[in-house]
Amino acid sequence: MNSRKDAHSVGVGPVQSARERAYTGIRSAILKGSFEPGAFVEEAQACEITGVSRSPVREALSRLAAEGYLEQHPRRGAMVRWLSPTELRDLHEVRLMVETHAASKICREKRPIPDTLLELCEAHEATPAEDLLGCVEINRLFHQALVAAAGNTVLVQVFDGLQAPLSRAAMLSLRQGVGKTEIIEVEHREMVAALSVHDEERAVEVIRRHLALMPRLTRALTA
Amino acid sequence: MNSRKDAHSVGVGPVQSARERAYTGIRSAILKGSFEPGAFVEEAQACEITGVSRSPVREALSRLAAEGYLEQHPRRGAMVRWLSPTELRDLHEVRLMVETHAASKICREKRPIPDTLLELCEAHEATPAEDLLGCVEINRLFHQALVAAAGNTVLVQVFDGLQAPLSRAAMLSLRQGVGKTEIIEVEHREMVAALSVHDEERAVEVIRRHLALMPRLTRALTA
DNA sequence: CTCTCCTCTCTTGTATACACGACGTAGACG
DNA sequence: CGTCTACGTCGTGTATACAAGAGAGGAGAG
Repeated sequence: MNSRKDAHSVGVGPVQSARERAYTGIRSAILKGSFEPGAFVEEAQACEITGVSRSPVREALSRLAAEGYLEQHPRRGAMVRWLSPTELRDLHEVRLMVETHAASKICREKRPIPDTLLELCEAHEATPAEDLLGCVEINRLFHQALVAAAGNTVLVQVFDGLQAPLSRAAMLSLRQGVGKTEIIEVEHREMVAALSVHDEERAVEVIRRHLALMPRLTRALTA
Repeated sequence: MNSRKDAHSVGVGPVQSARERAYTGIRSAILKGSFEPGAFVEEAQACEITGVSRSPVREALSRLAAEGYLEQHPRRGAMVRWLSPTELRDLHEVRLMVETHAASKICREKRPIPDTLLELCEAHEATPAEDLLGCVEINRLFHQALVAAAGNTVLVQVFDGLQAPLSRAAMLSLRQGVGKTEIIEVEHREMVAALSVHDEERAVEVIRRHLALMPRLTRALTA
């Protein structure tokens, strides 16, 4: 009758689908740097890593290609994409455009600032500087929440689309030991302050200054 | 049944892969309105339409979902997405942001205006007003070329990502017989003129005015 | 007569087998 | 000795077979 017991015995986990396992497995392998940029991720190889068959693996590869991690060549396979300096610059430019637009909109439309932003500032403060991965994740969530506060779902989607390649760049730069995450938290608070009083000019200026740091962090790795 | 040889005998036929046939087939079916928004595109059904097996069909469905045509529900299938009035408004807002940014950049960086833009204006003029589909396509190409002229590949990608849902809206509104494509061509020429002399303020103003028309065209269909 | 539960069928999710094309290598010829 | 060609192997592209969950419909009980 109740054949659901197996699912419970495994744990709380909702019996992750094979597709999801393949996606997260391959994705983390790429992020960890298991594959050199320019290398081909072979399907059989991905099957071994993730422990599922080729069907879900292929779907995961397609999805990763759509998200900008891979580049699919017909009859050749899926290649780990390079991030050229040009593309990185373009990414940052678009990101700046998106966040600037979000901040302007929030101020102009007198939108309320979600508590999440302040909470993330505090979380950032509470996180030890050594935990670079944690800092990066909090940083990501902060900017995502900022964009979301503008109340435009499409804008958030665009922003999320930028995150995939940018997160790769962040991971790579982290492994090279680029530090200085203290300034970030200070500037985040400054942004919240400006947004809270709906001071458009100042908010945009802070964001400009804040995001101007980023290209320097990720420049080294593309050279 | 041996359609591969046929493809060769046709000559120009680029021996379309099954995946591509599935993608274009399903996509055009959606665009033609063969599926009601909210309806599920069943895989077997899609197989019959496109004449390929479920493997490429599934990949095509995933891709269409990534592009915003469909919404995949686990264990349920792929549903043709609704375009809510809110989402349509958000789409237009982001689109305006992208094109405004492109125009500003072109002017500020004194970028050359590609000949394509003027050629497309002439092509638009040459196209009879009855050929709404042709006009829409030329319009799309014009705006794409405009964004591309800014020289930021990521920005172009974002713009293309917006096109999928917007083109659906355009198709739907066309079938409802919303006309008036003459104004478009005039304003396009105005935009080219402003961009040619790198008059940022005027270019942005024209784009604002031009794109302000669009939400009205597509509003009716969501009500 | 209605509500609930069970079962049956239909659809998706996953695995695997087969086919075709591409690249690398080895052998032969100039 | 170099180059061109032909064959073999490997990897993706496609098709299909199998498994499992979800929804609809019918039967039984209240």
